[in-house]
Amino acid sequence: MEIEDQIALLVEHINKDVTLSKTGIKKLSSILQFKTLHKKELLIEPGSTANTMNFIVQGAMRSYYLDENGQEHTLQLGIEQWWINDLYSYLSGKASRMYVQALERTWLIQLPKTELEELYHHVPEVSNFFRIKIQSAYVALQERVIENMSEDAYERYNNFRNTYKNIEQRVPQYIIASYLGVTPEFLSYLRKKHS
Amino acid sequence: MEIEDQIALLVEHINKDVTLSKTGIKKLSSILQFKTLHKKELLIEPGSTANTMNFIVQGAMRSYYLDENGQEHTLQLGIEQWWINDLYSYLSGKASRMYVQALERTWLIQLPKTELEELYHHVPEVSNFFRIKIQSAYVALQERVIENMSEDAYERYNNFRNTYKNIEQRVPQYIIASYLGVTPEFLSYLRKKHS
DNA sequence: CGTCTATTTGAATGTACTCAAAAGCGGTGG
DNA sequence: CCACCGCTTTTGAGTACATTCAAATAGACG
Repeated sequence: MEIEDQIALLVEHINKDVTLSKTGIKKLSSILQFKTLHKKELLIEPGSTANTMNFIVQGAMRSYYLDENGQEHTLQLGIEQWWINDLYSYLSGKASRMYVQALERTWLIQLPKTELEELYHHVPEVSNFFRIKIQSAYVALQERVIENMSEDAYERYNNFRNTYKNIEQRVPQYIIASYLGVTPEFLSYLRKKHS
Repeated sequence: MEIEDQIALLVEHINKDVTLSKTGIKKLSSILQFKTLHKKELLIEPGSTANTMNFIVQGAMRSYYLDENGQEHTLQLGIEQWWINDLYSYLSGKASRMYVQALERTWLIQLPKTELEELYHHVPEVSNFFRIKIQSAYVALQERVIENMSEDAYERYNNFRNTYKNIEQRVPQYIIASYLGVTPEFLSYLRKKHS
């Protein structure tokens, strides 16, 4: 895909929450970086530090955590027009304990932290935009804590299908299970039972 | 407790993360409000909007959510020198869906959002302080999502005792159960089993 | 002391996990 | 183009973790 078209997608996405001026778009464009990941490639892994914001132009990604028993726990999934990151590492500047991985061949637009924070001073709409995004990340996490406590696995699965409408078909079922916090066997059982 | 002593506690607390100047402290002091809550009194309830940051000077509080089945799910607990809020409502300005309640007679220092955001411009250390606090709130939530997925109830109970060291004795056990996401009966059973 | 609320106990049940094996599916090389 | 390989999903039996409901006991507070 042409760079121009990729930028247009990002701008359109940002304009859903704030209003960028012509010069704002220009300044924003000047800090963008473009990256392609092949299937299964890692963007972030334990020990590395997240120093960009990452917008998915095309493809699918996830962030996940590996527990002491070697089990994967998927925290976030994303496709076109979603942001993906380890926000903890990005915000704190500390090393990540998570993996962020491409599930398909994926095209990203990256916004390096240093340049982005500099840009905030000149284009406050961008600053507002990310404040809003970080707030919704917080809210989404809180929803998830509540969901995990008040709903059983099948209800959570339905919520998932709602929140991640178009993503379900593109992601292996064992990853969905690891997002829901159940075993792949049990998710398979649930799907059969309710079909 | 004297107002002066209360302010001193708050300043000491903030100075753990940033360094306040003399004039910074003065400006901060000028926006503070003081509130007392009796046991079981609600600071925030569904429909209301959180428009202050709340520092616990003395006492104990919790935030909780009521699900469709009428079950309580405790999201946060706090005692002296902790902050308590519905951050979702505070940050978004939208109506809360949660309760924030005093578990004992409690003395709060409140920082009204409007004045606080104005203060950010004049005392950037305060702005930094809250950025750090909101980041740790995000991190704590993320930890909790991971914990809920990768640990059984007894492990979560031990984590709880660690994180909330001095709080355990002051809070009824059914509230701890509602924080862990188990029934009071099952928590009672676990405690006996491992004693 | 009595009342109200919180905690414990126990039996029956349900939800989810483990382990093992079979079936399905997609990509690759011959 | 088909056969095979590796990975994902399904199936099933046995088990463990956690809930529900009911009742007994313990604690707190006026």
